[in-house]
Amino acid sequence: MGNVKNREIEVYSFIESYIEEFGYPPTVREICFKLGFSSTSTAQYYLKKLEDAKMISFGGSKNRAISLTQKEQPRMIPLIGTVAAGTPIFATENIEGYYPIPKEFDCEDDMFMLKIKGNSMIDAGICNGDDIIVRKTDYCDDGDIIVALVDDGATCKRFFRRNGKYVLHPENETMSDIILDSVSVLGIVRGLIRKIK
Amino acid sequence: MGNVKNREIEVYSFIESYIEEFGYPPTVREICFKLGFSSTSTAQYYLKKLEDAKMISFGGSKNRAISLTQKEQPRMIPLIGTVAAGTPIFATENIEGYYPIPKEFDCEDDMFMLKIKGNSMIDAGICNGDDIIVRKTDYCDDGDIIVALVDDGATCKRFFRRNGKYVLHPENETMSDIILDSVSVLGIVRGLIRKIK
DNA sequence: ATTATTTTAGAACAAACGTTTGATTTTTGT
DNA sequence: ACAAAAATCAAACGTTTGTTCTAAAATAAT
Repeated sequence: MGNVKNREIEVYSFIESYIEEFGYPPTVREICFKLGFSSTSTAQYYLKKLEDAKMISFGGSKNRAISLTQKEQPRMIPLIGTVAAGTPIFATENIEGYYPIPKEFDCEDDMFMLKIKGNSMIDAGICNGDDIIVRKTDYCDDGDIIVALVDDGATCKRFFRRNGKYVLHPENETMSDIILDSVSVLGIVRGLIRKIK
Repeated sequence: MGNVKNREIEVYSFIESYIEEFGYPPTVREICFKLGFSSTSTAQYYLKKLEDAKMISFGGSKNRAISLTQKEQPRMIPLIGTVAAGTPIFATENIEGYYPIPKEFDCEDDMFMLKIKGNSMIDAGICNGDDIIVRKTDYCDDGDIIVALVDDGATCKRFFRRNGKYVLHPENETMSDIILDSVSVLGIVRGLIRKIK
């Protein structure tokens, strides 16, 4: 937090925990009560300071309308179960649930998760049961780990172009490359989440 | 959603997206305006239905005090940087940030994350740079992947007891076991998050 | 000690808001 | 076509609430 003093932090923390508890922000008078102010203008005084510090925004005579500026909740992205041929990836019937991912993935509305079945990418540290985080895209570069639609299912492989053909390379010594004339790319793998045990 | 009809879902969705946008819930009259109601009691009518369906809670004559019952935000757990010897794991100076994890990890206040350095667990699919998700505990079973405090740092290894001693086993053919008379266990690895590229 | 600066109080106002009561319209089931 | 149920409207009431203005303490600076 920037240049904010003790009492300001107390006010901010109260607002934060109030929202956590009730799901909506406190009123000016509730702040007064909790902080021991006997005047609403004292609370207003701190609200203005917190707004100057860009920690909250409020005002406009709207009731109970304090919002925490820095509070961005993590993005939820869909876990895709089976990818039914013909339906768009994000079709409701394909979605098994929503999961949060850290903001480091700088996610737009173009990411999804997919559960890995099999050990074809085990040498890349992608194991059976892992949930991969995928950014939807048509285009990918040589060496990208991608999700492609082959036959009737989605598969995760490393991608290469070779001699005008497309190579889907499993990162597993015991398996051999899939070579195709055309490939339908669902997206590029940007990460994964694993639950152990 | 249970037995809720179209218009009820419209009202609920508006409340949901309003909170998403502004950080606080709408007023009854704002609901009216958006849904095209010309009477506040119509909005009230739907609010009562949504409350009966246990989807929201509201009332008590409090202004702008609608809360979404089912909305549980994902838990944020701390990423531990360096574990300074002597300080408790969760000491503020050890924490580099907070990250969301899915509720499947049924997380209490006893989990943290740790960034993996090195390739000692690569055959277990845990790679350099991965963030492992750890449940804090003193006790662990044979075969658990754990985080232990050795020398002056935290290390991730597979744990065994053998001949009254403790074995920290790297999952990497090129490395050898660490055998100790006593071991300081920080926690058991329950998962990991990887960011690719 | 005196002067700024910061923090808190008091009171009053106007607007925003949730609630209630009762009626009216629309839709549904038979 | 009729009755029952669901959905909507209208208006009024009493609070709750944010804002404002002025002043008084408390604290820090000189």
